[in-house]
Amino acid sequence: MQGYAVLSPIGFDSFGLPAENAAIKTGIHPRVFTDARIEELKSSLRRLGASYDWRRELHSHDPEYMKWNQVIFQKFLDAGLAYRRNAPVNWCPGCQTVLANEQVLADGTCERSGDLVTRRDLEQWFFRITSYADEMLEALDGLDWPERVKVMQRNWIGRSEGAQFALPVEGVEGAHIDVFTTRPDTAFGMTFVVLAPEHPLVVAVTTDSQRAEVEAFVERVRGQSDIDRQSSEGPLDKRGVFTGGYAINPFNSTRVPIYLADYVLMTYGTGAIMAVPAEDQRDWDFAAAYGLPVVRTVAPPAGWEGEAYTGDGPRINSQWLDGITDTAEAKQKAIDWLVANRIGERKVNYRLRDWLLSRQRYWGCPIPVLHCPIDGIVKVPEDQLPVLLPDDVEFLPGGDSPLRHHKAFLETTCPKCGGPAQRETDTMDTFVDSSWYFLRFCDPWDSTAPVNLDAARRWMAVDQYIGGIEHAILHLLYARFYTRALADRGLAPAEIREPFSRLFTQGMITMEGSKMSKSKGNLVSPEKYFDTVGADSLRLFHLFVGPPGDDFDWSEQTDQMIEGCHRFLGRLWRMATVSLDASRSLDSSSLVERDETAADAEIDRQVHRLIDRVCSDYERWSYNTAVAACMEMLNTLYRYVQSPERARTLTVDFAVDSMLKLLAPMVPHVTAELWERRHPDAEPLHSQAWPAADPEKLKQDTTVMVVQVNGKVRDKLDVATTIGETEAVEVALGSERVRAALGGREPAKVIARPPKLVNVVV
RNA sequence: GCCCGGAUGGCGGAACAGGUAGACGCGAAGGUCUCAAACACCUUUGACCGAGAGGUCGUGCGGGUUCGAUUCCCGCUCCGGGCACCA
Repeated sequence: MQGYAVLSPIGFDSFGLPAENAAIKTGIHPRVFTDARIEELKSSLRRLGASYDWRRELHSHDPEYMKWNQVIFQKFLDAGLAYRRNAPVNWCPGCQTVLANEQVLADGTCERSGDLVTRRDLEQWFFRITSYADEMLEALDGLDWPERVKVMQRNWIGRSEGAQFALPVEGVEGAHIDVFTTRPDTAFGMTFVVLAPEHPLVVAVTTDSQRAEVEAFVERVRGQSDIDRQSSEGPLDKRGVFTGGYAINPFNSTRVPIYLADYVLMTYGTGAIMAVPAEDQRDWDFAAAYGLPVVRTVAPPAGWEGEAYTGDGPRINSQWLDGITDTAEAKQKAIDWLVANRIGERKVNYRLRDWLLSRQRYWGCPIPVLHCPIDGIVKVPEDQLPVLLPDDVEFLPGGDSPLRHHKAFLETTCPKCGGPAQRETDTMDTFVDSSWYFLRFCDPWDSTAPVNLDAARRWMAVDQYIGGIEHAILHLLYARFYTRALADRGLAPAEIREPFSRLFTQGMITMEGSKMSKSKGNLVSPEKYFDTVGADSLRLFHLFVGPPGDDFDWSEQTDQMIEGCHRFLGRLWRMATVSLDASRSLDSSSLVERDETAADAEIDRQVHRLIDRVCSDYERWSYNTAVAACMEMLNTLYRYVQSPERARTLTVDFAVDSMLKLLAPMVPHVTAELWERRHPDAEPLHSQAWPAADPEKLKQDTTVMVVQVNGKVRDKLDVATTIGETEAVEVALGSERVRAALGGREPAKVIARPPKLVNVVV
């Protein structure tokens, strides 16, 4: 209605575990199950009147989409962005598959099934998302996204700057321990070193007398869940062990004992840390538990009663750093020294790990490679893509992927050597499917490339993206990675680095505080409302119930609120048809042809104010107040039409037609129907120009001025909007009520903010 | 522990720049229409005191700034979310 070309696409992220779990339970093939559910959903969306461009509809389980998914994977493989390695990974026993780090909640459970995730060493596929860590971190600043989402992404990427350097191991020729630290300036205070239990040097540094103890410790840690390992609970003296070995601190050539501790992670940094108890609280605690010495290298301020001190202060016990107070300067000097002596270097570390994308499940997009005993990992030739999922599969109760037992799928020939080879049976994480769909939407018909560059240049980036806060890290991080990775491979426009310019995180409708889901049985079907009060009443309710960013809990009262929305639409209908059909409360005899009276002009001005208000409410996502404003206008119109003076036809017509246009995006069916009845020969409502308020009519001649005495409202007076300060004070002091409130006292001070307010202070 | 967000009538919420707290809707109460009901329409509805006019209190709690604070500042409580041995 405002003349913009808006692309509002729709698609279905149709791979994933729910369909496969249903297959295991009922024996219905996931494709059959999925297609049926999509049809149901589409039917609801259509009845709801959602205005999508259905021509562009995508399904991620569609062979065409799978093909491009696989083509992209292979391009990433060529570029080294996709790789396979053995790594300790998150295994969800409930889902019978591995998970990405992003899919494990803070409490160590699976974000999907809620099962406790365990660690396994497995050969898995990864995307090198870490190679974009820095760019993705820096680009966050330029995004018009909610700050909390940006904060979450920053935390997740977790950049930390420091140094990495090597410590020779005493008595082991050539062996050295690499450590990463953010505080190289405190290295003179290192009194011990801690390795992760999985560290490759553990065996080498362990002395014979400590071997039994170390082995027992390593064994125990291996059996521990990640939650136990990463929780700060438990006595520290049970969480580490002395190896018997020593390393040399290169800064001052001091011998430092080498310990193991369960909380040192092999997956972060180098898997080894230098411990400086004086300037790190964790190291302090560990030192206290094992009776290790503490050497302060930063003098704490006078009166310091704490333990580790991490602030600024003059360096002590640090030879050539002594006396430097500024931490940044000391760090720089320490790093310079490391570099000059070829011991270490400046280093940036990230919390972000590479994205583990392989899944040991059936209902996903197959990873298009095969394993040849001679040629190793070989891509399935592009002309053979997509690799499809076989249909004749049996779903095993345990959830083991049927692909692993499907001979015809499994057995293939190597395109390189012609010998027998095995197909990869892992499928892709469904987050892969949703990481580039927005680029495909620009031209889903292109049969030559996953993304049509011209179309993508025309539409991308997405001006306004809407999604739930649950995607703050998962989907939104992956999509940002994919957009860059595709752009850098020439598969998407090179200049588009960010997929979503603006982000709005909408709230959820919950029931008894939890997300609605079929498995919980707390779904509310829209169908029953379509059949009774109609789609528009339900739509209006959604907009009216509260700010779109807030959650709303569905309760017994909700039906009554929907009824209220339905009532409003009934009132609108009767008002809009008053000259066409008589109703019980309104009829055409209430309308008269006449010259404009003052009352008519006031209604007219109110309509202009309504237009102004609704426009700005739309702009600021305040749909609930836009609806409220329309309700208020309609109430006013009822009083106007029912008044003894009756109503002027032209005035009512302008008011009603304006309201129909303002409400057209919210309640499209009823407004379009009413428009057609009122204007059978005109263009349809949704082709009409959006209403504009006349600035002249927004001007008010008079306004209500509040008069306060000592900050309390004592009177409200009608005054000219142009009233000056002296006149406002004069009028205020002349008020009967104000004089009564003053009770003869003399005003000590009068604050005038004409024309809105005068405050008399005594 | 750290970092965000929030707390307003019986309920969902409004107050967009420090200036009328409670728009709009739900619920509730009363009325008109009707044989009756439903529908519709009208009125009232933050609490307390008062017959009424009117008054006092009131935006999680305690302070502060200001002529004036739901709004700004300080200190808490509770709720929700994120991060949490990341070296």
